[in-house]
Amino acid sequence: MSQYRAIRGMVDVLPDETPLWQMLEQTARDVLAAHGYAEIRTPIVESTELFARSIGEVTDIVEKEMYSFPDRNDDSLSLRPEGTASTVRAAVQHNLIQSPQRVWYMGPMFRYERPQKGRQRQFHQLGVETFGVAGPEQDAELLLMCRQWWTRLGINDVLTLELNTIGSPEARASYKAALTDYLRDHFDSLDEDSQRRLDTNPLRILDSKSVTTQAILDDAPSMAEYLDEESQRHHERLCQLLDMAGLTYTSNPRLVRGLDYYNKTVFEWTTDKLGAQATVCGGGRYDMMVGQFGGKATPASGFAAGLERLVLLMQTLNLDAIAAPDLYIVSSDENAFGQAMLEADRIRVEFPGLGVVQHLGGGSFKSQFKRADKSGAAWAMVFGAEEMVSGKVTLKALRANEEQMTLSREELDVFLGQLEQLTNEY
RNA sequence: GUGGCUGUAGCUCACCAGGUAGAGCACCGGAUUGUGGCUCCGGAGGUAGUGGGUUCGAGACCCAUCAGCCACCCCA
Repeated sequence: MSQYRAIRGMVDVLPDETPLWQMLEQTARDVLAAHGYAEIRTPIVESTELFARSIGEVTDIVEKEMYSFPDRNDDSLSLRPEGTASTVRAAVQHNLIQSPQRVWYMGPMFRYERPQKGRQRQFHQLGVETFGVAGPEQDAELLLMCRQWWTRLGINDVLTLELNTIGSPEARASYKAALTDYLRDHFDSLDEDSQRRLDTNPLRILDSKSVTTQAILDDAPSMAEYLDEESQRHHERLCQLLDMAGLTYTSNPRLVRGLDYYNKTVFEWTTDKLGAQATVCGGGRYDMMVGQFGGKATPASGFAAGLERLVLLMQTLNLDAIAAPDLYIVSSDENAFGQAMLEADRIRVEFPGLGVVQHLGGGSFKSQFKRADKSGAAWAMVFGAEEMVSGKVTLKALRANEEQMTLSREELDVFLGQLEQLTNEY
């Protein structure tokens, strides 16, 4: 047991797992690039007020989950609990919003919560934010893009899209009042958490897990009755676009997102394979936020995906990625090692697509070959006494059942060229 | 923040009215000395999460603490 451990809720991603992470991230970058989205990088620390204003003063995130601290000026700073606020701040600060923008970011977020499966205190999100398009076609594009990512990752089949609209701020306010009135009449029958939320965030009661509370909700006024006409049209058009694209979704009128800034479209991608933390990606529209941040009123829409949860999901589906070199070079003595090093160096220049690992630390051929096998390399390349004399090199297939061969340098280059082409076909 | 379960070698686990620890896998080495994967043999590795307490004696019992897991809560 080592003297130091990682801070609670903050985990090390070990070399075994990083290939899967890199695959996940690279796939995301590919999909985003294919849709014309550009990366934005913002600081991990912002003023506490920025998050409080955007996420909502009475949300759990702001009330008790932020890593906040005074800096040396006594200004209150916080580690970002999510990425939208920072992105909007940057977009306003640098005037990115004068024309439509499509941006994404990927990185760590921090929330002081009790850790459990799929929930950590430092976790990673891929966030996507778009500015300047008010219509539902922007929401549809985001959702289609998600689906492409899921498909490339091989997890599309185990994800469900839940969709709802929460209307305009005004519609929501009057609905909130109606719901609160109704629930107040049933106050004593509500579960404890919901009683508390009645004052703080009544809409959150809608997705309470309490059975009795849900029963009470069955007769509660519904959001749909209070929806403004524009939100309704927006929602209908979005559904139409999704239908057209063959993107199936579940309408969930009780889906309410936990952050205060949403309006109209809200959605979550969920899975039943991850236990209680079922949401893998969530987002929606937040048309008021840019204006609140002092920018010109600009519609906006986006989502955030939890990378740990996606990794977990892929692992439970036995989807994996491995990083193995193409060539593992072994050598018999100091002289051969030197030659091998130069050759490895040359190969990496001339065949940059190949992964070349040279054995370090000496040892018998036997132990070197063991290493070669464990590295997962496709081929072992041998520099021994014989090769030193002949000027050739020996190649042994470690995965395929092929006979070992000894090649001249010219033959070697032809071979490596073919190997490089083969590995690039993936 | 609340509740339940758990904490023994790198990993998965076992033993034991309480008498100072074992297995499998992994790791290292070897099986007539230039070749891995299979098999066989050998080896290294643990102050039993940490700190107290009960006891002649505790990994086993009690308390605290830390961490993990599961659920609530919350959300990605």
